Amino acid sequence: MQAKNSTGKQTGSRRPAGPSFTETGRRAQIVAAAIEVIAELGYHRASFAKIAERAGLSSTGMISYHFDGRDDLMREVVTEVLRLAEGYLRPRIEAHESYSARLRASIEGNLDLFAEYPEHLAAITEILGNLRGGEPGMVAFRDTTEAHLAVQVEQLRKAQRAGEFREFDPWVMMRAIRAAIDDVVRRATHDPELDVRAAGRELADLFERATRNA
Amino acid sequence: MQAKNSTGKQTGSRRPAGPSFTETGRRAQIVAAAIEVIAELGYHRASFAKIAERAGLSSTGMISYHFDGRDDLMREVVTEVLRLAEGYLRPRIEAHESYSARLRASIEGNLDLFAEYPEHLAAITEILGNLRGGEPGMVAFRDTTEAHLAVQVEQLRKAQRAGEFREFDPWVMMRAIRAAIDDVVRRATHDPELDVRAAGRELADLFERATRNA
Amino acid sequence: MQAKNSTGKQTGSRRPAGPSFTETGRRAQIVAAAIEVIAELGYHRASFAKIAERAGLSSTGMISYHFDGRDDLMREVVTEVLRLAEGYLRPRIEAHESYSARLRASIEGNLDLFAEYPEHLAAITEILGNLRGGEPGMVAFRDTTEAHLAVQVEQLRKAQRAGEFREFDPWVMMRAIRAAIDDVVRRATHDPELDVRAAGRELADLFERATRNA
Amino acid sequence: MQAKNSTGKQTGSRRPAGPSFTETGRRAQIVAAAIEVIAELGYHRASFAKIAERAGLSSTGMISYHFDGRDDLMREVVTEVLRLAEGYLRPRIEAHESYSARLRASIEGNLDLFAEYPEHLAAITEILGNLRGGEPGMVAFRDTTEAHLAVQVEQLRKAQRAGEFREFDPWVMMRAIRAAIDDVVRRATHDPELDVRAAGRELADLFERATRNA
DNA sequence: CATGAATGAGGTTTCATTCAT
DNA sequence: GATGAATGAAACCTCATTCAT
Repeated sequence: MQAKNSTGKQTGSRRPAGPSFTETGRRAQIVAAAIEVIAELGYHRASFAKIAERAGLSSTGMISYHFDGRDDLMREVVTEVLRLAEGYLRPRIEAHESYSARLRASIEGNLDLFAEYPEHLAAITEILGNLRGGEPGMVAFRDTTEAHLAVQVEQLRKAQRAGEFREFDPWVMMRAIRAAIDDVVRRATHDPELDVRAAGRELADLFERATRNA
Repeated sequence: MQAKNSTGKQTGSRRPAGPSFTETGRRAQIVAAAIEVIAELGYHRASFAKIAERAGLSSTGMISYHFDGRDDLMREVVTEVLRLAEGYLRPRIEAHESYSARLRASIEGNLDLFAEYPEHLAAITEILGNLRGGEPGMVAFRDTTEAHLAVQVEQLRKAQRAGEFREFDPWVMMRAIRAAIDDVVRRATHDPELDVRAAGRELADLFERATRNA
Repeated sequence: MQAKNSTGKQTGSRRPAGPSFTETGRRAQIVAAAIEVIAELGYHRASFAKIAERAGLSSTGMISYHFDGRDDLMREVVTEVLRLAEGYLRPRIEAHESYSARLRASIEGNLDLFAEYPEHLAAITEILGNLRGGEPGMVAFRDTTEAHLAVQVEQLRKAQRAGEFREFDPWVMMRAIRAAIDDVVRRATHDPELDVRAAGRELADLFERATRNA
Repeated sequence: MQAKNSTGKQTGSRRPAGPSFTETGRRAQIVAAAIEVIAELGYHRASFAKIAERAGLSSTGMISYHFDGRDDLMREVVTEVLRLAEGYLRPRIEAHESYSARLRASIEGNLDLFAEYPEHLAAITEILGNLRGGEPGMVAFRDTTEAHLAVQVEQLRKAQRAGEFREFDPWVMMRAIRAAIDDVVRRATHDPELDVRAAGRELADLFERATRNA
């Protein structure tokens, strides 16, 4: 009835266990508040107190009631944002045939998504950017992120084998793409002037030149 | 002569005012310890207590005595690292004539520098990556960083005017380069397996293709 | 009809008032769970949350509903254990004629009882051992325990008057016996190696020598 | 420079490490306050807040500053009381030759000590009585207590070999003695009427009859 | 300069209780 | 009866800062 985290320590929110994809209202509300606060103040300044206040809760105890600690809440935030991003990006990417068009759709799509949900992307960027190696309970979680990247790396490899992309280290390329996108997100979060869609087009151009075979 | 920290509270170190480039031994020692701790634990976990411990100081009071708060210490850390980086990179870059060779020297040089001073680069990456907009006292500081970038952006522009580089938004390009390098630094800090010099060559290739005119 | 808990605050369970010996199923279930948890974790660590979990209840509210607070639950636990102990020990003691045989039966019986119901005895030992003077609502309760002891003290006195036991302070003797038994219980609870029946025989021998007249 | 507790977790009071037997003034003062509060309220109710208040400190942070957590403070309390008890009891016990006289001196001495330092004995009884198996950091500590007992058990054994004491399980005997003394302490702590010295003489008589060979 | 002590704020977590459904 | 949600207090701990010595 109680969850154990990766250290085996009994932590246990009193909340009845249930599938994480059917969020109760309160949980979803707390996650939403967390996203706002993280986007605004950053990962480390997003305390339970601030999140509770944003969520209209009278005490931080309520968050501990619904989540098995900070890490659990952060996991939920990332899960939520990944769900949103997947739903948004997948159709936009799959609408294209060529690998190069898909790469462009992916880059521009990410920044279009940011333009529509700036706080969601800011939050996930904050969380993943502050994730460290040693934190138990977040390890399996970082693996998830890694797996996401691996899928895209595989796409790059396929494009190379198909002769559409030239030779390069697909991991380095993928990381560079990801880093460039995240950098725009980070910057745009604090600079409303920045035209993220234009930046997206520029980045798409940049990486098209860096990858194409011709 | 007295700074205000991020809380707006008047704090004022009792340290005799003086030019920042004549570091006393203690200050330098604290900055060195801070670099180690930040590299190891990250920006937010690098508390005065941990830094004092690393520096062999028996109390955190010494740090407050020498620095006008956390921000001031962080500024000093960045200043120190920038000084080191400048001395290391400038000759390596200026050894080349063509803009493309200089760009390559810059990228590979950064990662060579990391290979030699991993903690210094890890620390500055941590600090700048966690810099937020609202913090007074860090604003002028962010401007400094921005100015550094601007210099390099100007180089890109010159290369474009010289016809050596093609058309692209030099700011976006420069940020993408910086983000890619920092990403390698971040990752390598927690993964000793990663071959940073190889990654440097890959990134140099990548951005050469993205910038060259031909 | 409503009790006051130790804070003096009016709390009042909504449970229909009734004689305590006709336990509803739920109450008995909660008491049983409490016994397990107290035996395992100790008096103070036995929170409503842990007890509810053990009882298969989804919320601690149920416990507050059935009991007028923690003290009330604890009272019920002790009452339950005393009932069990009485049923187990009385026949074993009354099977003997001589006072010395009865004393031995009492000591050994207690530890036999522990061997059969380790959690029950561990729980009552924990509760009574952590009972403090000041707690209103537990005062009458401590008196009950005291009365139990007084009955046994009276037996010692009778044995003395009958010339079977020698002169000694019967209260001190009775307390020493009780303390020795409880000590074995406490230790055995956390050390499964300990042979409680052997310890029971040793204690019976010890106190026989200490009490007999010859 | 920082201590590690038994779990290897970095806990670290900022206080400079030093030999525990030369207490600084504040540490000793906190220990004294802790003894008072534990004696009065019991182990679990003795919160840092109450101890700080008693010690005239404005915040609990000060206690965390001087001690590596609650366990560390409790360890120090026990160490202090053991030191006091040793100084008080050793000469009184060693003043006697025969084992039986020494046993009597030990029992009566413990209760004389209680009469003079009621809070000290109440505190140690509370702490040791609430010590559980699972608590890391207190394990080595329980071993210390066990070692203390073992020394006394060895004395019992010697007396048996010398023919002065009869046959019995010395561990069971020693525990019964200890339990009886502690019971008097516990009771007397909340009942000022109780004549502990008289109880001491009674217990000494009791265990003399239980141990002597004749 | 340096130290150790002190402070007060803020962090997460657990607790028993209450309440609407 | 039973549940899940909410509350506010209290717990321990860490932090950056200040200050007397």
